[in-house]
Amino acid sequence: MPERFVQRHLPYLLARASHALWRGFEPQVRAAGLNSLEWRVLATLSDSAPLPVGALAREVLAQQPTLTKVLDRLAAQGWVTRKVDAADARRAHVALTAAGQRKAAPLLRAADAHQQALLATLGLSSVEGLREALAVLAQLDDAA
Amino acid sequence: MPERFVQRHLPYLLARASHALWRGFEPQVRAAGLNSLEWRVLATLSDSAPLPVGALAREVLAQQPTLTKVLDRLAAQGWVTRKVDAADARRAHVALTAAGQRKAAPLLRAADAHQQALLATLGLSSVEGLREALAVLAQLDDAA
DNA sequence: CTCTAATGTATGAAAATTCATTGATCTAGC
DNA sequence: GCTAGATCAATGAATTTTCATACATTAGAG
Repeated sequence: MPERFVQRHLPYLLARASHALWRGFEPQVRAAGLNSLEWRVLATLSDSAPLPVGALAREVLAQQPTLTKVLDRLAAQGWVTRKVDAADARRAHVALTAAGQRKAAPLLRAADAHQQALLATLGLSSVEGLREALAVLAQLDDAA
Repeated sequence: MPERFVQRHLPYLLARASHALWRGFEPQVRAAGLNSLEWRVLATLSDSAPLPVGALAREVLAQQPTLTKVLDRLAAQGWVTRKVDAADARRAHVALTAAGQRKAAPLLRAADAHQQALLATLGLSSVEGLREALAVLAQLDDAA
């Protein structure tokens, strides 16, 4: 066990790893003129049914007012639309437009390529273990 | 393999897990009047030799100008100090003050307790595998 | 030495995020 | 039906972060 706190503390290691992976992919996202949250929104909606703002916020790890403003920007670019729920006028379901799909598509392919490289680095077997552990950890949030 | 992108994409899973762990610990940090970056700075310096601003920025996953401003705030509270390097006047080594150590101490204990709970959730064996995988991933950043 | 390039940190304006709150709509109890 | 409380998203001011650049110092070439 490493002695320094930041090296033995699991949440810190996770944050570090997550940050490292992001840094590896960030250039491609930035080149598309997006920041990390905008990218997560497009990626999430790319293969999802339309989501209400609050649910989408949880999916993309953002707070609701933050997401509202990101959606304003993405809508201004014509990449997402809000559609008021027919049965509940408080809810606004967010979906990708066709232009949004086109915007996301090459990044999604690049992300898959990025992941392939990671799998190669880690070794396929250890990846499945990792995936499982991460799923357990991620669910800690749903519980709360 | 899950079908949805956000569920099969490793970087997204990692971000999700990291976020979930943070949410579990965040209340304690907020109660101490700190945000995530300020907490990482205190935690990092708590058992480290004084670090130049740039190196510390990399440690805490922040950009240098961001860290400079966080350090201004922490210094205003009397929790950190900057000491100009004797041999290179461009470098400013940052260290925790005694007050900073006192500020960090209870949070560090809480963080260890938090980690203990995680280990119990995951099972000790799978944690070691996780730790290893995360170390590999984190190093992808150093390389670049 | 001296000049040029490189390095480390700070700064200022712009952009994004956060916090607290508002406005609108729905639900449940009466 | 009607009202009190709950839920969902938007808003505005304040804080924080980012981007680009400036400033100061050091390293290296000639």
